[in-house]
Amino acid sequence: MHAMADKFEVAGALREIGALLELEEENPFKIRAYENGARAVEAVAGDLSALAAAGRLTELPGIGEALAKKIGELLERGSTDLLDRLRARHPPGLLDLLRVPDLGPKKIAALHAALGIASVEELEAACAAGRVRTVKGFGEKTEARLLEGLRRLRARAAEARVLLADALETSDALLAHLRASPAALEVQLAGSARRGRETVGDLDLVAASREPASLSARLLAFPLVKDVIARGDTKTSVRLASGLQVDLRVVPPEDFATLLHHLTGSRAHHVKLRGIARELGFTLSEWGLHRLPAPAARPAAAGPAIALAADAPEPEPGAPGPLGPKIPIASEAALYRALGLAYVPPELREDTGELEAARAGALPEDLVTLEDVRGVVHCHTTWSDGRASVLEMARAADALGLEYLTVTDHSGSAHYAGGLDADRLRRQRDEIASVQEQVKVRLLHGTEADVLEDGALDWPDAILEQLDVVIASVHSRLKMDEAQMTARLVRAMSWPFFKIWGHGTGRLLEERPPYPVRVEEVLDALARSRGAVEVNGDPRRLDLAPRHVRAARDRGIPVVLSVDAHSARALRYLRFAVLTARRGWVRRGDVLNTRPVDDFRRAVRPFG
DNA sequence: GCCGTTTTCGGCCCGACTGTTTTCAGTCG
Ligand SMILES: Nc1nc2c(ncn2[C@H]2C[C@H](O)[C@@H](COP(=O)(O)OP(=O)(O)OP(=O)(O)O)O2)c(=O)[nH]1
Ligand SMILES: [Mg+2]
Ligand SMILES: [Mg+2]
Ligand SMILES: [Zn+2]
Repeated sequence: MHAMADKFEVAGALREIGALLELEEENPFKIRAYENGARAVEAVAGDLSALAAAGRLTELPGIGEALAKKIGELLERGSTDLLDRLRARHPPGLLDLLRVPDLGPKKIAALHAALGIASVEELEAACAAGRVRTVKGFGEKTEARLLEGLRRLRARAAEARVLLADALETSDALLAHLRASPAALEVQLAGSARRGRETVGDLDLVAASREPASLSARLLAFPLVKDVIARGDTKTSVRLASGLQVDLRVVPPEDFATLLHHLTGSRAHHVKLRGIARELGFTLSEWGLHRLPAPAARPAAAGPAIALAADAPEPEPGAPGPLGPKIPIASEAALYRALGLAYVPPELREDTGELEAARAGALPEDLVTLEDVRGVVHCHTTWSDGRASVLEMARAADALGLEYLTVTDHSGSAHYAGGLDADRLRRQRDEIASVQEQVKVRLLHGTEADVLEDGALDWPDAILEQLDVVIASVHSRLKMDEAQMTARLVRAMSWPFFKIWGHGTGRLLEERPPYPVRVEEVLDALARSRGAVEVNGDPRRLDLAPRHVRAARDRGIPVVLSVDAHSARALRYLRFAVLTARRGWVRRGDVLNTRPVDDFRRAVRPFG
C-alpha cells in the first residue's frame, strides 16, 4: 500500500493482525504476542526505522525474529504477507464487529456461520428482525444486549474516554456517597484514574465491607445512576447518566490491599507481576497472595496429598482452585515486598520497565509530589486571554500558599488571544510591581512567546532579556508536515537563551491529535542548548505526554510543571501536571519549580 | 509468537458475571 509507515502505523498493523488472528480463534498467546509487540513498538523513543535498519529490533522486549521481520516489512511497504493474507480471508466488516460491546470472536463466528453476518449493519438488521435469537447459544436477552451495544457504538459512546479531571469530579462525589454508608469500612478510587492516566474509560472503585450487598445497593442509589450493567456478590457495574461506566468491587477488609492493587492495574503490569509471583512459587489475584500447591499434591498422587485435601478449609469466594497457604498482605507496599520488589507507585504501573527497575532496585524513590512544588508557572491574565486580573491571580496563589507565580501572557502575534506588544508588556511590568506590594506571593514576569513559522520567537532579545521567564509555544500554522514542524521547533529550541518548550505537541485530548513532530529530535536540540520542557497541567492538554517527559529527563533536560491558567481556579491544575510528570518518572530534583524562588529565577532567566 | 542464573520446549495471570447451559462458554475487567 503506502510506503514508510511510522511506529504508530506499525503498531496499528500489528494490532490488526492480532484482531484477525482472534477471529480465526488462533492461540491466545500468539495473539497476545502481537499486542505486546505493538506496545513495544509504541514505547520506542525515537526512530523505529533506525532501529530496524541496525537490525536491533529483537532487542525490544517481546520482539523476536518473526515480529522483527514483519515490522521491517511494515516499515518498508506498510503491510506484510501475513496481513495481506488475513485481510484477503476475512470480510472487512468482521473487524468492526469486534468493536461491538459483548461481542467477541466466538459469537462473531457463530453469527457468521448461522446467518452470514459479516458487518455491523447486517448484525443490526438481524437483531431488529429477531433472527439472532434463533442461533444456538443466543437468546432474547443477548439480542437485546447486542442492540444496545450497537446503539452505543453508533453513538460513538462505546469507546469514548473521559478527561481525567472530569472523571475525578464524578469519582469524588461517588466516593463521598459510598463512604457515607455504615457498611463501608474503606472506599477508594482505583483503575486508570488512580494511575493518573490523562483519559479514562470508566471509573473503578474498591471497598472493604462485611456487608457487600449493602454497599452495592448504596451504589445503585447514587442519583446519577441510569442503568445497572451487572450485579454480583463482589462486583457491581452501573452506567451513569453521562454514559460513564462505574465498576465497584467489594471484599472483606483482609483482602482490601490486594483488591486495591488488582483494580488499580494496569492489565499489562499484572500479567508481568503475576508471572513473577509464579516464578517465586506464589499465585496472585485480588483475593490475595497464595503459595502454589506443591506439584506432588495432585489428585493422582499418594495418600498424604488426599488426606491434606480432605482437611482443607472451605475455599473462600473467588478461590475455588487448590491453593497453598495464604500470605497476609496488609498494604500494596507489603505485596511488592513479599515478591522481592521495591514499591511501584500507581502512576508507574504500565509495564514500561517499572518491574525490571523494581527488581533491580532502580526505581526512582523521589518522584515529584504536589507538596514539592513551590511555585506555579504559565499564568495568563486579563492582559491577554485570561479571565482574572494579575491581582486576582496573585490573591488566589496566596490562598493556596504558593511561594511564587509566573505571569506569562501571550506575545504580539497571538492576535486571537490578545497578545501584548512591547508597550503593553512594559505597562504590565509596572502593574505587577504594584500588585506585588499587596500580596505575599512573589510575582515573576515572563511571556508565552509564539514560536513563529520559521522557528524565531515573537520577541527580540532586547525584550526577552528583561523578562524572568520565557515559554516558547506553537499556537498557529499547525498544518505543517512533520519535517517542517520538527525543523521549526529544533530552531526555536536552539536559541542561545533559556526557554521552556510550552505544550510541546499541541494535542487537545479527545479533540485534536498532536501536530506531527519528531519530539526526540526537538529534545536533542534542547539538550544541546539551554532550556526546559513544560508539563502543561491543563486537563485538556497534559502535554508533553508521559513518555516524552521521560525521554526529556533521560536527556537531562529539566522539567517545569505548569498550569497554563486562564482563571484563578485553574491554579489547581498543578495536580494534573504532577501526575503526568510522575508517569514520566520525573523526580523532585528534575523539576525547576520545586526550588525556592531565587534558585528558580536564576535557573530559568533567559540570559545570564 | 516470545522466552530462558532451574528450561531451546512448554509454558504463557487470574477471576466475576451473564445467559442458556444441564455443567460452563464467552466476554469483560
Ligand atoms: N489481572 C488482570 N487484571 C485486569 C485485566 N483487565 C483488567 N484488569 C484490572 C486492571 C485494570 O486496571 C482494572 C480495571 O480495568 P479497566 O478495564 O477499567 O482498565 P483501566 O481502568 O486500567 O483503563 P480504562 O481507562 O478503564 O480503559 O482491572 C486482566 O486481563 N487481568
Ligand atoms: Mg477503568
Ligand atoms: Mg473497569
Ligand atoms: Zn499556549
